[in-house]
Amino acid sequence: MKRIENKISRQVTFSKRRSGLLKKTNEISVLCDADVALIVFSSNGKLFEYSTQSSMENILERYESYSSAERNLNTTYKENWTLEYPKLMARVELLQRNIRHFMGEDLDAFNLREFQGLEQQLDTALKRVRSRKRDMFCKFVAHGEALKELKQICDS
Amino acid sequence: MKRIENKISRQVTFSKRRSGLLKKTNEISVLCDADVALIVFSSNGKLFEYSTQSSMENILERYESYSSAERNLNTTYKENWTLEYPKLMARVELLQRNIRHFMGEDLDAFNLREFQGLEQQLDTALKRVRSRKRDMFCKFVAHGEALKELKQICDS
DNA sequence: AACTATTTATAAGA
DNA sequence: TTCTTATAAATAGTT
Repeated sequence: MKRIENKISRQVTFSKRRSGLLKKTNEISVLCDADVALIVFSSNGKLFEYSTQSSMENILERYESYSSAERNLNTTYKENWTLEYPKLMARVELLQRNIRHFMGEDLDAFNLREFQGLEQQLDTALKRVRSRKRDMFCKFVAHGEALKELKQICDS
Repeated sequence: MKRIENKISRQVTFSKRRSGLLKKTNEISVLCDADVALIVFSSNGKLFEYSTQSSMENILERYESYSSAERNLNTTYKENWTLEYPKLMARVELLQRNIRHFMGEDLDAFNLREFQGLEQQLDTALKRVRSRKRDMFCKFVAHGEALKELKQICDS
């Protein structure tokens, strides 16, 4: 599959598929009770957007809060240096807020959906940590090492 | 068209339609040379996202600049902030490392004790979040509000 | 996850 | 852009 080279048919296809995509987006949100945001820029640079009952703003905000932690991690050192001071400051505050949420604090402004999302993130993390701990355990046991440390953990 | 009440078939439909939607999203972007961003939160609060070659950040940024004219920030702050800048950078990196740990990532250097500590922190946080979520339910019930939302959470 | 009957999307032409 | 229609694709229901 590749770009339609003929400009006219590309525009026609875009128009048709855009309405199809919007329809599908609406359907999944209604049938499956999902929150969806769709942003489309045509090759001419025109913006089309769709979002479910929660406004676009809400969904993007939710997206930020859900994934900002992950996205912040992908920002390289070099990129950070190019940020201007207030932006860096804002990043620090965002990261701090993220951490408070990960600690189960500062949740007053959360709605049910946000609680649900955070719960799932924490649950996933906890499973990972427990799995890693178990791995380390087994490795130690296999080598007959660190028995003291092992004992401490078992006691606690 | 309305919400599928049966939880199982709602999840199955969600899964099927989600992949269909992603496919369509990808197709329109390739065929018609469009920039598309799709954000989906399932009713259980899980995030799915898709974006074309331009990253999600790029598209959201482009969206922001389209939808809000307030792009003008003060540029008069550029006075002697360079002194504090490295400190702030160090802080950002520390916070990022913390967040990775909270997400159950970047744990290679952890020893058993550190695993134990993190596990406990996550466990505490998870309990808090679940408790807060429960509180919010009860408040809704007391007010006879948001029954639909309540029901979907109870289902999941 | 796989099958299939049915519905739906869409490309091409007008 | 909208309409038509033949064909291709998506999906609901089922196993």
